[in-house]
Amino acid sequence: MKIDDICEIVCTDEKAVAEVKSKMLDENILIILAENFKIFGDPTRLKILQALYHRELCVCDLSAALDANQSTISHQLRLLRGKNLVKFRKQGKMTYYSLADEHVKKIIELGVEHARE
Amino acid sequence: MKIDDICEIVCTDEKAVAEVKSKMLDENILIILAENFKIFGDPTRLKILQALYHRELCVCDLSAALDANQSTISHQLRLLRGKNLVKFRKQGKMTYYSLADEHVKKIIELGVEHARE
DNA sequence: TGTTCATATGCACAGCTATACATATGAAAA
DNA sequence: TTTTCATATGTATAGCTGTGCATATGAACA
Repeated sequence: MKIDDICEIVCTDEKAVAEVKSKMLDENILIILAENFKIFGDPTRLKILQALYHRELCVCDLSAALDANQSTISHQLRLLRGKNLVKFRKQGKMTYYSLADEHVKKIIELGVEHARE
Repeated sequence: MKIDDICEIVCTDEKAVAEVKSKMLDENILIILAENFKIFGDPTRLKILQALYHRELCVCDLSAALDANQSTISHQLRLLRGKNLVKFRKQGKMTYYSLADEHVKKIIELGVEHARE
C-alpha cells in the first residue's frame, strides 16, 4: 500500500530521495547528537562551561561568578554531569567542578570562533 | 550598598571569582553562541542539515526523505536560513536548499564524531 | 484570467525547559 | 549530638519551542 497514492506531494525526485535516505545517519544517533548540542544551547550552561574553562571552581564560586542562584547552578551542573561534560571532586562540604576533557574545550573554542564571525 | 552583606554565600574564593569574571566572554557573545548551538539541538533540523550534507534538495524532497510534514520542514528551514546555515535558489515553483558553507559541514562532522564515542 | 502546485506563514496548542523557592542531605565544627 | 553551612533536589510555574492545520503567496501554464 503506497501512502504516496493518497495525499503525498508529487514533485519528488525519487532517485535523489532514495540516495539521501540511504546515506542518512541512524535516527537514534541523530537524536543523541541533538541532545548533545542542546546542552550547549543555553546561556547559563555555556557560562558555567566557560568559567570552568579557566579553572576548577566550587558551586558557590560559580554562583558568584555568574551572578546566578545557587539552585540554578546546581540544576544545570547536574545536566552537565549527566552528559559527562564536567567532572567533580568533593572536599569537605565543598564540591569542585572542572571540565571533563579536552573535547569540551575544543567545542567551546570552535563555537566562539564561529560566533565571532 | 553591598548585596553580599544581606544574603550571599560566604564560601566564595573572591580571588578566583574575580579572576574568572575578568576572563569570561561578554554576555552578548555567550547568548549568540547559545543560540547557534541551540539550532543544532533539534533532531528535525539536524536531519535536514544531514540530508543537505549530501546534496542540494528541494523542500518536497526533504519532506519525503525525512518523512515529515511539509509545513514542519518549511518552518525549520526558515530558522536555518535565519542563522545562515543553509542557502537556497529558486527555480520555477521549486526552492532548492543546500548547506551554507564548509563550516556547517565541519560542525556536523565534529558532532557525529563525538556522538559515536 | 483562472488553475495548479510548491513553498511559506499565521495561528493554536501540547510538551518541554529554565528558574527559584523550599527543603533535604551530608560533612565539619562546636 | 547539635548546629552550621555547601550542595543537591522536589516542586511549581512562566515562558519557550516544535508541530500541524489552514491558508496565503507566487510562479508556471492553460
